[in-house]
Amino acid sequence: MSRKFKAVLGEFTQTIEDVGIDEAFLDISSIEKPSEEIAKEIKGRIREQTDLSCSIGIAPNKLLAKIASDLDKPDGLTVITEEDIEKRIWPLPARKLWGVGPKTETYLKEKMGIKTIGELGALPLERLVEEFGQSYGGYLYEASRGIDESELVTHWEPKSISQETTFQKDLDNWQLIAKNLVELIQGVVTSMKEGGYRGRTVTVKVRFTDFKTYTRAKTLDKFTESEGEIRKAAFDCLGRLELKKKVRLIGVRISNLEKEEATP
DNA sequence: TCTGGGGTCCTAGGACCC
DNA sequence: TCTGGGGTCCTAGGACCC
Repeated sequence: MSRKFKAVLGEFTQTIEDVGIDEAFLDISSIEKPSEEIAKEIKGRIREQTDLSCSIGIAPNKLLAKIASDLDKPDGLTVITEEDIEKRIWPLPARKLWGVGPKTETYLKEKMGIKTIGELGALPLERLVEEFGQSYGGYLYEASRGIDESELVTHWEPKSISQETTFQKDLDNWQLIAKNLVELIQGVVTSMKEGGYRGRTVTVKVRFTDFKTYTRAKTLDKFTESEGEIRKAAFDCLGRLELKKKVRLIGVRISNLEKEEATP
């Protein structure tokens, strides 16, 4: 989220969940004013400060607020209550649910004959768990009913730090691939140091010209921020991939992060 | 979006330990 | 030597989000 955007939202509440560059959840439940009035003020302030319009959804939870914000773009303001779920949420395509992407949409349609959120919600929990597993099946069961008890996440630490690059022209020159990998590692190490993180698992990702993507990972015994150690692990990973086809993308990720204790 | 980059979470299988 | 169950860690891939 940009600093300007953050500053404007901060005028209204401190309970803000940052969702990427241009989206956020605000908990305004403790503000006395009517929600719609607050939303109008937010829209006004954003326009003043950034000259941009925005769409706002107001609902009892994040799931519904997200859908609501999407219903009247651009420059919309949509309120959804529990009572609206049947009439306004159930007729929507299942794809509108957060977490339902193109793959699941196609599967629902072609394998199960399900197109709308309502049709999804008509399925028993057991069926969804059978099809999608405990975790995602359970999620779909609740989400299709508009149930979402999740809290706003106002602070979080990264789980991984990565960089990747797609070549303008697919490469088969190992030297050039290696050179790019070294540069990506330098970038990742810089970000790690800026954030005060050390990591233990190094993953190298390679996408070939046919778009097939492979990863190789190596977990070290100790947390490290050493560019040399990370480079060694990364090249070990790269060595385990057969570079027979032209390479379209290369990337490196450090995960298993640990925050360095602030030393005064 | 004939397909960019930085992330998260989940699953499944294998290794290893008790 | 074989048997068994459960837990944890690691790896690889995939779906999804903005």
